[in-house]
Amino acid sequence: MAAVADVKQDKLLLLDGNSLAFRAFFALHNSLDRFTNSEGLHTNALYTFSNMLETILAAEQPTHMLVAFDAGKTTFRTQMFDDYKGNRSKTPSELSEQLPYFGEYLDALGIAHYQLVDYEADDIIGTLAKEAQGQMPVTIITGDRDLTQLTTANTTVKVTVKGVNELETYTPAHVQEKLGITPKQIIDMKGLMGDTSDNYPGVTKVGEKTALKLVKEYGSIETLYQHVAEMKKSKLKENLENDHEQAVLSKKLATINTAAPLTISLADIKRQAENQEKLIAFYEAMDFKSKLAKLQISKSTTSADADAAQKINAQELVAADLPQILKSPQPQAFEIDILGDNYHLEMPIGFAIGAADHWYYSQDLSLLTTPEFKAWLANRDHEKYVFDSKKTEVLLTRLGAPIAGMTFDLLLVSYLLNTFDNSNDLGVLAHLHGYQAVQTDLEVYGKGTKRAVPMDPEVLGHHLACKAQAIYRLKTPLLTQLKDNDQDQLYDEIEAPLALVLAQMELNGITVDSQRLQTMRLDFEKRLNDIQALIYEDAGHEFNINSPKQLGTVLFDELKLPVIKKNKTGYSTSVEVLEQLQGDNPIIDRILTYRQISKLQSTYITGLLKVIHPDHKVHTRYLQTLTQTGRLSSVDPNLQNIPVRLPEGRKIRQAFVPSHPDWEIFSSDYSQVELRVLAHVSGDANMQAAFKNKIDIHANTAMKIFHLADPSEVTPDMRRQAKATNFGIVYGISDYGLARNIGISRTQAANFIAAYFEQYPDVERYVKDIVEVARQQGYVETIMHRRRYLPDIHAKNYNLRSFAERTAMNTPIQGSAADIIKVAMINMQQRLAEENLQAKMLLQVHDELIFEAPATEIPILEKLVPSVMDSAVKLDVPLVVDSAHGPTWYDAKG
DNA sequence: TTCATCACG
DNA sequence: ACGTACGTGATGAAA
Repeated sequence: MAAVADVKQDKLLLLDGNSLAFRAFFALHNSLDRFTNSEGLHTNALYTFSNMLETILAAEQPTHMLVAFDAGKTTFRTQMFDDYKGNRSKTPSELSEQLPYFGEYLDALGIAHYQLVDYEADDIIGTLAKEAQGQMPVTIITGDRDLTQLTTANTTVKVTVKGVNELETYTPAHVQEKLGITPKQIIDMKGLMGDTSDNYPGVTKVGEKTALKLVKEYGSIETLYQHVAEMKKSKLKENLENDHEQAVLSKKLATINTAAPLTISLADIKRQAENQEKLIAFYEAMDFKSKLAKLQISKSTTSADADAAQKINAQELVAADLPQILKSPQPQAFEIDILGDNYHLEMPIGFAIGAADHWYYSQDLSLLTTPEFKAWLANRDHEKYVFDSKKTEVLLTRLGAPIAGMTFDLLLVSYLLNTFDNSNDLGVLAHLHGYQAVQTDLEVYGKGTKRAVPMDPEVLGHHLACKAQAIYRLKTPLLTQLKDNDQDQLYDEIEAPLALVLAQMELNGITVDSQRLQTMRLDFEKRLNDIQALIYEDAGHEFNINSPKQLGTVLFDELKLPVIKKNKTGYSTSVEVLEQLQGDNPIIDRILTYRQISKLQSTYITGLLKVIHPDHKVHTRYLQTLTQTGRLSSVDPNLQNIPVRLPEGRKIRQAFVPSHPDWEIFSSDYSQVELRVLAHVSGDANMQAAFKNKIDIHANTAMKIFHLADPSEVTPDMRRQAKATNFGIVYGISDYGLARNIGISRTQAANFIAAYFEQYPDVERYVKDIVEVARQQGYVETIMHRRRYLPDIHAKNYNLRSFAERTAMNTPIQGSAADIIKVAMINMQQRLAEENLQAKMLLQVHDELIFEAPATEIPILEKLVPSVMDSAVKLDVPLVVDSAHGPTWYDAKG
């Protein structure tokens, strides 16, 4: 079985078992209850660990491998220091009950695991990594940053960052770049700063910042103490002197022992072959159905075996079957697939239909346009259960066989239940809901350049049939959950009807004047050439201005401009940085202009020209099940980020025109909808009064935070800063963030916020309460009961937790605003039909709706659209809508 | 594929 | 002592 090792370069992979098991456990801490086997054993850590391991093995392909575990609570470190790891809370019983099974699992995979009395996993890893130096490259994977001290030219340490999916790779260079010290010096740093999680003290009042400074200056703790007497008198010096012993002890504790008395060596940890039987037994014992299924699928080499595993009663649909199937009054599941994402361009590759346990599939699209199938599709009394009603609607409309009566959409329901699992792959979602009898599209069609329709029509047919069956079988359980969550109205009255409205908007598209774009393209091309020549002159040579790397070299190495900010690949050359360099050198202004034009040219001129259809229109796709807040997003092309703020870019909008002569573009937008939602949900009387009395909300805020007595004292700049503060509140403010955004000191920002909360006390109460709500129930809700789960609200990691807290504040606001405009869109479409108007709703840009209409209908829209929008929902404050119109989108902006 | 950058609300 | 605004998508460069 050593054959594998012979053909491949040797490579050692060392895993920190305890640390990864902890990570794995807490990654799915929230769904603890969903992961238990038939005997009540929790399996979440095992499951996540298994997923991690699969990813890691695929990526690393080691020839030698070991997973190291801690042996017990006492080690040589606890002998040195009683309280080592003394404040660690007890391992949760739900995790410790899983630990014994890790070994069993690794055995089945043919991977070595090891623990050693009196030593920690770190020491085992350190010792083996040392043994491997000069023999083979080593990769260490852990959740514990302390192991980065083992980094060498031969040893890479990868540390889990976000949850378990992302790894940060530490090489000596990366350590140097991040901390400014060598890997070996990490123990000196730890010695000085101590470690709260391992509970050793370090030197009083010395944290990471100070520790790093000292290590950079002196090199090591030992040298530092040789020179401590020479330091000038300070609190720091005093603390260093007092805590000398502690520092030395802490350094010892932080040092990984690379000479542990192991009873194994490299030769013992070659990877062995998987033991399929053991693996199956393990998956069965743990109830890992999806992993079992995958094993079966990967085992079966012929399609016949795969079909047998799927156990579905499916057959190819022939015309003669149609009357029999379509006459049934029972609801049918209907699934139609394309290979890619763009259902406006691609043709379907096949479809499936059926109910209960009779399934039919076909690649013959002409069946769909037979009179009987068309009649069945168009009849809303024949209920259809689908996955992605918008896609289905667009595809069938394009085929000339419009569909009605889609009463269940698995994709939409799944998204409403949990925005986090927002895959568009039916198989993935079905698995998440515990339904295994269907493969993912990725598995059947492949990905990237290998993506293709399966050669065997039966394989495709069965996959389609399995998908239809999954839709059918998941309907009842998911609708029950929806009802339990009090989200059935959100689905029935908002998302389901909205999908059809969006389908019409997408199908309609918006006309683009490509002549206009071509003219702009030539103009931009000339200007880019001119500026480019000047920039080359300034730099003294040619280079790629679009390359941040090359640009950084020119500005900071060659022209010696001051470095303002760095990022992980080198110098930052972002707008913020360049603006601070303005005046230093004429090249800066030229680069800023070049950047601006080149952005417009690539993304909005050539980018847009590429996606114009033969009907002279662009047909975006609105993603209805993507965002975490309930907003839509727009792709292919994105029509929600067409330039508007700068005059130059704004002209792009002149290319968006009506599809008929004598028509106009009409646009209406909500004024400050998010702040109004905040006034509503917080119940703040002052903020509500401002909106009810039509007071300029930003000026109102300015008066308070600048302590002014009269509105006339508010300067435009004060208003600008107040506006930023209002936004800050909506985003889940911090003084630092506000300070950075409007360029004031952090203390001043803190004062603004304090004054803000004084003026709007119930807003302060709201932000506090909503975070508490998130902690208590694990999710937050919008006014229409849209949910966002926030598992990180309990995270130990400050960053993750803070982020969750900010989103807890922001999501109900942004999400409720999204709810409101969605209701408005549904009502709007309805009213346009009722009033027999030719006007078409074309676009939604979060708080605005864009239409095209005959010029004669503009006066009607000017009344109708705002009235529909401002009455979409009833809030405690009025909703205000502004409108504008003109011959192009550019002109339809107030 | 990932990163940096920049367009929008 | 931490490291910070919320939500998106497209592009070109570089790996």
